[in-house]
Amino acid sequence: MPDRIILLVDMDYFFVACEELRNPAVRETAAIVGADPKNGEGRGVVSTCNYIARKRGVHSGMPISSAYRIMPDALFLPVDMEYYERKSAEAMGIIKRFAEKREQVGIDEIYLEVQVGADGYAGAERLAKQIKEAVAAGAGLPCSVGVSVNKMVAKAACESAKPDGIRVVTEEDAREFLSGMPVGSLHGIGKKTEERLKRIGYSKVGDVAAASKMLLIKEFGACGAEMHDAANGIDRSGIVERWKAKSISREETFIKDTSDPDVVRESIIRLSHDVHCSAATDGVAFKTVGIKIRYWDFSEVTRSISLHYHSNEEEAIRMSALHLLDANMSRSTAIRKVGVRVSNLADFSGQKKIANFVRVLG
DNA sequence: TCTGGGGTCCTAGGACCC
DNA sequence: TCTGGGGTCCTAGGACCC
Repeated sequence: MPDRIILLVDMDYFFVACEELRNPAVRETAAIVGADPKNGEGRGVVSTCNYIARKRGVHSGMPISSAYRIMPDALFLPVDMEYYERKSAEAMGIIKRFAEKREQVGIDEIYLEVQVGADGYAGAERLAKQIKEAVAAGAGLPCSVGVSVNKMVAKAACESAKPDGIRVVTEEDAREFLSGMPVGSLHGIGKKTEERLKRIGYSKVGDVAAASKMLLIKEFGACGAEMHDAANGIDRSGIVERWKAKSISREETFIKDTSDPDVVRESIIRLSHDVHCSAATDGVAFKTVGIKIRYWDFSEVTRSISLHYHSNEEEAIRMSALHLLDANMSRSTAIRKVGVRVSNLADFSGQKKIANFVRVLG
């Protein structure tokens, strides 16, 4: 019996659940939160949809135009991030009262590490019930909870509990629990890796668990070792309580692909401004400025440049980003999206202005 | 089917310094 | 004239996650 147990609390269909709160009619119909479908011409994707839409094959990440083709009559709602962030803060505030060690991941997930007494998993399961009830009563939102020895298994347990459920997987049961799942359901194994694993004959988590660790390391490097551990229910990563951003970025997809330098430059200037606002709010200075260009065919380039010193000035972002754009934009290739990012961040905690800190490109 | 936005981590080569 | 090893930083790209 472990002395510590991990709970993963994951909000169910979070964005749509928030929309239901302010408009109960949403509950009765197929609802999709995401980009504007524009009668099937819209760019962008589905952020979240409710279970009525999921039954018809709509899912997160699906092109909004495809969702529209499947269900033109569904209720399409725009993403109202500020509202969801408020609801998230409410729910997370309630959940955090149940444990001292916790790690929030994104807007709708949080890991808790709890000390349990002699009643072990039974105690953790009772706690999970209390959490669900408190979140439902206090924030009006449904969630699911996975309970296990580590984050990775708790995550898989939570997935299998959805929606509105609790699933406990003990240390002894972890391997068995995971073994029948497709390899792609392991955290960290995406489409590409799943394909590669399939090609060498591993399609179930159990296949990877039984494979030679050396072979996986040879094939996938450091990921191979992690993959083998994960498949065997082992995850040594702990709860990371205080999390600091390592980069800040903003991106914009154009309504129509463009090769007009003015349009692209204006966008870069706007994005530079937004990135600067965000950095200023967080009280961080940056040393590296980068841009991303996605062309019409989805090919992408990233370019970055490091300043000699950390800076907190908008001008440093704008000048660097425009410089990188000018050096890399070809007038003949249509651009779909551009982005601006700062990284190599350092705290400057707001007390002093970083004057004379910058000297950007001549 | 036709693909958003905001992040993280890993790899790998090259520059540069001691 | 030929040839070390280690450490750190920079840059670019890829995979992945929510």
